[in-house]
Amino acid sequence: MSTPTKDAKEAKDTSARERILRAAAKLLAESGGEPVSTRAVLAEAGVRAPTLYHHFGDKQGLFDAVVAHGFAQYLAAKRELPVIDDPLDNLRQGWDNHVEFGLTNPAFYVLMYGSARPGVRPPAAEEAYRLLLESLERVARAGLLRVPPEQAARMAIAAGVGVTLTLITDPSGSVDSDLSVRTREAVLAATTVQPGGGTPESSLPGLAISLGAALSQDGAHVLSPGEQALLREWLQRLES
Amino acid sequence: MSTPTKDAKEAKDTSARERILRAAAKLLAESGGEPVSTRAVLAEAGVRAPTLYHHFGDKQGLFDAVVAHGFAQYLAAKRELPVIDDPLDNLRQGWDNHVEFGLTNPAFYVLMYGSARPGVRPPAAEEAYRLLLESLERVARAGLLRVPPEQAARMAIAAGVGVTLTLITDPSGSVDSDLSVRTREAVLAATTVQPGGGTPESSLPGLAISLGAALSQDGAHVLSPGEQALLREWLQRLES
DNA sequence: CAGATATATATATCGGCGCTATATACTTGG
DNA sequence: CCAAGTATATAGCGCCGATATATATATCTG
Repeated sequence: MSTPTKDAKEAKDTSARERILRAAAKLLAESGGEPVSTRAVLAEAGVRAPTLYHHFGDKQGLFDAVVAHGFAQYLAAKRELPVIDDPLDNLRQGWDNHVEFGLTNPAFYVLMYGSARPGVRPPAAEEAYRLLLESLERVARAGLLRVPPEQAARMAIAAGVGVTLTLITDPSGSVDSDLSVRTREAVLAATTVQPGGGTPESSLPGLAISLGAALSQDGAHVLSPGEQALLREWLQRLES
Repeated sequence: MSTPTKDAKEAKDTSARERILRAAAKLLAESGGEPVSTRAVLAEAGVRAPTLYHHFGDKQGLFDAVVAHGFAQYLAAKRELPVIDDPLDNLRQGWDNHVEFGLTNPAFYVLMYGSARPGVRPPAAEEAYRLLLESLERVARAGLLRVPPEQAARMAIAAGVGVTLTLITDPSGSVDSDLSVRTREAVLAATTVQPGGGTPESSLPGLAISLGAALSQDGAHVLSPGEQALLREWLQRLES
């Protein structure tokens, strides 16, 4: 009937497909990494098995759709952000967004990148790769890339995935949150030409990292231990 | 038929525990990433369910044991290799071994690093981390490390895991096999002092000057005015 | 050696899982 | 109004991880 006022079943006005998606996303987010059963999703969505398999084919198809949905939202939010002119800072922002997305949605993220069946990658991961490639081509057009964009993209994806999975697996590493920043800068140093010509790093974070490294290597006898400790704290703040 | 001529049950002379381990390892290697059921392992090992659960507790315990076993073999083989004097080349060899192990035993590897339940890591992964830390401490003793060993270890593990998972997931990337080498060198460049890499700009005074300049350009809003003033004083002292 | 104790394995089964064959309601174009 | 296509429900299959119970085997002790 065209009269949609059927509140007997609570939320019948939303389509079954969408209710299933939402239920799966909710349970996935709450699961804390444990697998989520189709039956739990069915109960949460108030629907029977054939409905799920009619709309999504199988369990993998359902979770692919969930991941794609969440990832699309993440991309949409990302597009809201102010555009950064400097293509390198643009890359940095992309990296940080990627890692933050993984830490905010660990279950999604592990589905996308962790449980690696050989040869198969979720469409959402392909989309992420494509976007990174675009950013890198902009860097290349600015003459700041020193390897082919595909090569830089693969390296950035590999390192970013590794960092994010490591941070998900070992939350204690989140305290050492500059694991992400340090690895990011290492990848940038290896694939891009940093502004300032021959100088390896001239961005503020890069310089902070380099100076901290030089401090570790060279005793810096002109600063007292207390001064060094405070200096390191500030440098760490400048690294992001 | 009381004569214990081995023909009847084929391999009754090996312990049930070992037969289960071998069966699980075999099926896991042949599975191509698909999950392996305990029942298949039981059939392959010629044993009933309670035997498995008596020896390994549960399915996860079994596969933990399998991974630990395979990893121990890998470590044993590694120790057979000639020791490399140069601590940096030693690190390189460790990285390459790690990646090769992952590509040779993708199912093992994904169990160890891929399916990341938050907060839990297989003992084999801990062992790998410990070994890397030892190598890095040797590098530090040679004065070639410019970050704390734990920091370098986390970064190397994260990048190495990311590279290996990427290569497992996308075999086409194996053709571009220097993804591993490039990332390896990027990590080394960021964490170690490369021979001949001491460009004048990366000296401590040079970095102090550059950072002071960058501080003037970029507002550095993460530091209060007082902190900035004190930082400038220290940088000036470091410039000599 | 006899019994006691601990270890190892088997029988039988439970409840949950992913998935589907079949049947029924709901929508829609003619 | 009917026929055809779409969406959902009933019921159940076959596999899974795990276990309660019972039995066999090894080990220890007196």
